[in-house]
Amino acid sequence: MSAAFSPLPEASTADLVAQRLRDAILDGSLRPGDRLVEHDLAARFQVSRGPVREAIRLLVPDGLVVLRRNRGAIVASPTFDDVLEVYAVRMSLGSLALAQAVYVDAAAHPEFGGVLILLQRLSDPEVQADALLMMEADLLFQDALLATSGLPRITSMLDQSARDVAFFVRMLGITYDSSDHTDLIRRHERVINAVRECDPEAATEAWQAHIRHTVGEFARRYPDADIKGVFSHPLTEQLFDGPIGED
Amino acid sequence: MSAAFSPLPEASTADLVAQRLRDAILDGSLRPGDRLVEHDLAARFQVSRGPVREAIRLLVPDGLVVLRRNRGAIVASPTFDDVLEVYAVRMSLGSLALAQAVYVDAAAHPEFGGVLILLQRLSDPEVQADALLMMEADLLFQDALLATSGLPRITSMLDQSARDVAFFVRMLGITYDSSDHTDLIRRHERVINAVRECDPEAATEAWQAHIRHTVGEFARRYPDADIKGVFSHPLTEQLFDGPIGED
DNA sequence: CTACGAAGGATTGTCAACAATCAACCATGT
DNA sequence: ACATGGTTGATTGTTGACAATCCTTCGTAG
Repeated sequence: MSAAFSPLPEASTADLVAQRLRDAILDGSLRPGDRLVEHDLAARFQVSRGPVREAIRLLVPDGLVVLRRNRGAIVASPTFDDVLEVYAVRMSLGSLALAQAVYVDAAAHPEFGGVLILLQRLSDPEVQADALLMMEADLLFQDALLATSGLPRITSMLDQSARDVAFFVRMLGITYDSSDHTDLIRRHERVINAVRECDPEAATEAWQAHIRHTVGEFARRYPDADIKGVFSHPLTEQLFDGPIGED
Repeated sequence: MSAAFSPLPEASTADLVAQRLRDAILDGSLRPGDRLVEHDLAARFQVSRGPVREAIRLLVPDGLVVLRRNRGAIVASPTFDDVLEVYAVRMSLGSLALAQAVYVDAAAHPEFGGVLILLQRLSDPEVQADALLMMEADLLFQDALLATSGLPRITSMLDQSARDVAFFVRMLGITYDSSDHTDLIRRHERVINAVRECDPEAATEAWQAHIRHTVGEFARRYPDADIKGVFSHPLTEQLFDGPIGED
């Protein structure tokens, strides 16, 4: 039973349009606040307004666009508060997933090999050269690891939060350029090893440390001066109850 | 500035249809596995297929219906595993929200009065008489309290999980008939008091105890015999690391 | 009897035209 | 100058019809 016999994606027109729009938003072709006019998009994609309309609505739960009654859709404008909140969710639900992963013996999970492959990808110099590629590979690995928990709902929420992170990072112009890639990998290995050794406390601990580190990196690199105001946000204290940016 | 000047709901046709479908699913008119045929629904609601189609898609992220490509939508069929997972999310994110609520001084929150009113509603004999009404009032109170955290994303996720709970409870035929309503209120008061006294540890502790209790109630009342298999689920141990059904 | 293949009906996917709504603009009066 | 009221162009909301797809049933061959 090879993985070549996958479930056949075969997306609908609306899905295809939604994916195009996603790409356009994420690569900067569409900027926050830009209007999404159904008629214009339909003309561009050479389809009718129906699928375009449906595609736009598909992006709403993803947090990519905001819908205003009778006034069309615009590309969402995330703030740094959103970043903090998403990372808080990620820390919280991720801990849950990892604790569960340990219980179900994730190391014996059929897809655990794939997780290790994704981790190796982070060592690829070609990947490391591109900051965006690196971020995607990183999030992909994290999601794969968390998915070994076998909790479909929580996994999908974590996947969504990863997409949120990717979106925010691009939109806010945050450089996800870790100063030391081997450090990132070391933190990931710490999590994986804890899962392998069936030590839930160590796994969640390592995971939370990783999130704190990542948020700390963001905090240091965030170019906007408003960051001072944002960082008086109480949630920040929860994410930073260790020294900022340290492990 | 009265609350009478609210933001004007004035929902679109699709929203109205979606709400009707939601009600129909939740009150049992539509049962899990039932097909949602666009043409038929359009005829019933006296609208065209467009809004109906849109309404159906609105219910997908809510987890109420499942969409199969080119084969229409059916009402979702949740399992007890889903219940456990949703409660795990609720415990985890709820703790986060409460900790944050304490930091932002929820007791001074402008809407904290509304929370107390919702709590009082649980003492209303008329509400207590109807198990479904009681559950709705209970979840409404919980969400209002958690919303004082001022975290919009996490709050909306918790709202969604509350709707999930309501859906699952009805679908699985779980009786949400607490043997002792004063006990429920006492647990809630414990959470509220901890928030009032700005004690994050006590607040999250009380919250988690409440969730554990609720899951324990479910476990005892769940009529299906498959519960034994489900409760070997590792996640259960996390939700039950106290004595089952006790505080 | 089973496997394969071809109608047929039912249902979703897509489309282009019509109706309703909105923001902007201009005019008018105070 | 400011506020009010009407007009207009642009855009979304809605509709019914057409095309594509799927499931069922029936028929046929092995």
